[in-house]
Amino acid sequence: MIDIKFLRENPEAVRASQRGRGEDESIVDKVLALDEIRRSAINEFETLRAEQNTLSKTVGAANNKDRAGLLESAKDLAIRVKNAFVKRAELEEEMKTLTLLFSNILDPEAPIGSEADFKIIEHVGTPREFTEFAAKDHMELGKLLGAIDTERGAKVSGSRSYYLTGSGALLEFALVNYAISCAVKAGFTPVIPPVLVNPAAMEGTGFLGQAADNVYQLERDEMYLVGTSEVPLAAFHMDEILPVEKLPMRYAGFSTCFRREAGTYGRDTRGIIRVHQFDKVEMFSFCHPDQAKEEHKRLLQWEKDFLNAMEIPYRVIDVASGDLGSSANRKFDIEAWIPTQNAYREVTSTSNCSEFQARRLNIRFKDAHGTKTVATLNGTLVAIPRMIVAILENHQNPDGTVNIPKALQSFLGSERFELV
RNA sequence: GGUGGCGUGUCUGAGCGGCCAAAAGAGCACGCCUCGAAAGCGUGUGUUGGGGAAACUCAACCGUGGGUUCAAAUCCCACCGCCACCGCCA
Repeated sequence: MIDIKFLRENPEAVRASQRGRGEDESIVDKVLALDEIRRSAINEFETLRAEQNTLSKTVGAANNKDRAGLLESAKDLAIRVKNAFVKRAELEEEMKTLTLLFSNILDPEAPIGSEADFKIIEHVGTPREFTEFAAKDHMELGKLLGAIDTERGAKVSGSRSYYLTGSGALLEFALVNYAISCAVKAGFTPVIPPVLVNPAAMEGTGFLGQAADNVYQLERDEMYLVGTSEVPLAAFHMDEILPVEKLPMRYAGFSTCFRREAGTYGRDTRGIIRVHQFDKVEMFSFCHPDQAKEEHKRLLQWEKDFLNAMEIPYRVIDVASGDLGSSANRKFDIEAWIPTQNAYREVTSTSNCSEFQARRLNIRFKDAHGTKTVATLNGTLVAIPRMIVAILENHQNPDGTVNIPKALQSFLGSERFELV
């Protein structure tokens, strides 16, 4: 959704953004034209309504003798008011439909282009060379350690399903505990949110637009399973006015995430890189729009801190405009080195949604200049399966055992995962 | 799942067709009083959108959406939510 006032005042900026995203530029003019008509319809309705309010009072105060004549014209006016009301409602509706088509206005610094046109911001750490022995992939290691069971996962729940068992399950708990302890230290409020949400929450966060295919829907109950705790965290303050002195308000949500992964049949079929269900610790921040850019950098830094603590080589990319999703005006992904794929693969991601999401969810703050929309940002602290993949593959030994990163050792009470 | 009750401003709570943006109290802000404070007294105190330099003014909003009416917080219908009791389950 776009802010009409902003569009009226900055049509060129909006056009440029649409162009950068490869989206329809002509809707800018459509909206502007419709806005004119809409505004005059509002005006007409309000004028008639004012007339009616006055007349109604007159009718109420009139004695029986005058009343009959007054009622005649009042009835006539009521019909005109009704018509104006309907017309206005239709135009408002049409306007809303149109404004919802807009994606967030791009950050001018975001690279323009499609998925492949990302910009690499930095590399951290050096990918390990496997010269002494051939690296095993996480599936093989998961079997040797009794950590991951995809065969039984498939038996019970179909493809892209898995069990974490033994050291795999323990590793998840350790990762979550470590992540939450970091988040709490950084001032986040830890949250365990609902993963079952209503249409308003889903729609408000922007997941029923172009991402709708990826969402599990429970039709019988008109509910959705969230693909990320970003949804319930963003909707937490839906329809609220936040105290400006408390911004930024930061939450760290732990939840299960559900993804249909429709249309990805050929991709990442082996292992647990792409699965229908996983757990994740997500950072979410409500902040002043003027601080959103700095907040975005902070979220990225916390993500990097986590990867550093896991002792995994990675790179940070500035995601290109065509791959941003409709809510983000800029997005940084962290990609961990995955030895057996000889590639960097996305493990965490942080988006600046500026006021886009908050506008739909009606989340505002009040300061001396009035009531304004807050900015929202989100970032992954840790998505369990992909982090497990990265840890197993990067820290493996020739015999299939896996060294545990120092940061997790106290949570696991051990320095390495042994074979079963 | 059944029955009954209820959703009003920051909060408590009145209003149950027109004079209601909505009594009263609490809270909050400012002022008086005081050496200072409390108490007391006085004044003010919703949101959104439009017009205006401003004083101000117009419209909308009493859970949400429809309906009846010249006129709806108030009547009718549907939905959502909350509370209580019963049943069922853990």
